[in-house]
Amino acid sequence: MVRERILACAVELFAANGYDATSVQQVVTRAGVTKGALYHYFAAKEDLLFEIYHSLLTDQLARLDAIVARGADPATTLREIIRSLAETTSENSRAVAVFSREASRLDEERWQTLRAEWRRYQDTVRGIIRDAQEAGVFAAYASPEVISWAIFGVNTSMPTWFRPDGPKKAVEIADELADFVLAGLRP
Amino acid sequence: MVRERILACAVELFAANGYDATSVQQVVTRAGVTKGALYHYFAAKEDLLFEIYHSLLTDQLARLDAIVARGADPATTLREIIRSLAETTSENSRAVAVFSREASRLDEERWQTLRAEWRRYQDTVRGIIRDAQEAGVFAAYASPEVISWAIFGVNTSMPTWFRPDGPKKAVEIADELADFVLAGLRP
DNA sequence: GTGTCAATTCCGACCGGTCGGTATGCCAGT
DNA sequence: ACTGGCATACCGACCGGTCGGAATTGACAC
Repeated sequence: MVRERILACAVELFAANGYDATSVQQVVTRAGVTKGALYHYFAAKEDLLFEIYHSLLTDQLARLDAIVARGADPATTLREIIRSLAETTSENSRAVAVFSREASRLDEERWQTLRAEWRRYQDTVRGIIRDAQEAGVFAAYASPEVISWAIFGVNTSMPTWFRPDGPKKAVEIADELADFVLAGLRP
Repeated sequence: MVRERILACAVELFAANGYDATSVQQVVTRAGVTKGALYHYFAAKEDLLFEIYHSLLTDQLARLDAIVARGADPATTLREIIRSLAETTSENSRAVAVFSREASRLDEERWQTLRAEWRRYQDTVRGIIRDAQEAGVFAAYASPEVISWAIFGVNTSMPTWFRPDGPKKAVEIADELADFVLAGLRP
């Protein structure tokens, strides 16, 4: 309970003010505990960042695997992936904002762990696009790398412009993006 | 001369270690001067960030205006804009990385100034897409907002994956992206 | 060419304050 | 009696920024 509250407050503060600009004292004050409690559950401030990233990536990878496991055609699969990204991003917008901004703040070991997870996500998406292109189901105006970066780029930038109370819901944006991407992939 | 050297070193260090994690002392040490010199040219550490952003945005806006002034058809104009973005991003990759990461580190006044410049860039691109969509020259699978974010997203994420010594030059990536985007906009 | 003086450019010691992290111990539950 | 779950008090390091003054430069008179 305390552990979760500390993490939740850390996400909010890191998203609002940045990792370095947020002091451990601010985190524990907002969580209603003291530094003793924080350092009881976490060995270092960096572990807060790591946990935030790790749980986000774990969640996204689980969704991705579930989508791929359904074995639908490439267009449907890609649309589902884009939807899944938009959903997790809109639900965890602060964590995604922290993730895209403070990516290199971790030490080498922790960073490599997360990088491997993120790589798996990338490679899966690219594999789907590449296979479909080679099968002639998708057009190949652009490489899987550039296409995937266009998709990921929209998502990482979402926290800067997406407003949950705005006119468009996350899933609508996702479908717009999917329509556009799939139009660009139509043979 | 000294001023420029300080700025150049600041960009490198901010890109490598982040704004907050970089001390003024590190900047001046790398530049081969002392803190007195830095605070002779800049009123505060924040001004280093502001100058980095401002010169980058000024450059990009000038290129954008030049492209629009040529008055070519929407597809050509959009391709030129994408090329221009990829070029400036690859040439100033560290500055772009800092820009996308430390965007909210400035105080309100300086931030508003830059935000207005960036808004002008966004609105110009969106206007081109919207006008062409309304004229039936571009398809409207997605809104100008989502399409422009796809374009900008690729650029802001470029510093994380683009390697100048890699197999693809920046202009090739730009053309790939332009081909893909224009395919998605074909009526 | 040379001396003069003022402005510009820069030095580096120093300051108040904050930071991440630690040492110690209280206390409720078992 | 012992342990997990915290609070409190504190530390050394370091930070952004200041300040008095030392060099360096440039304009101008002679």
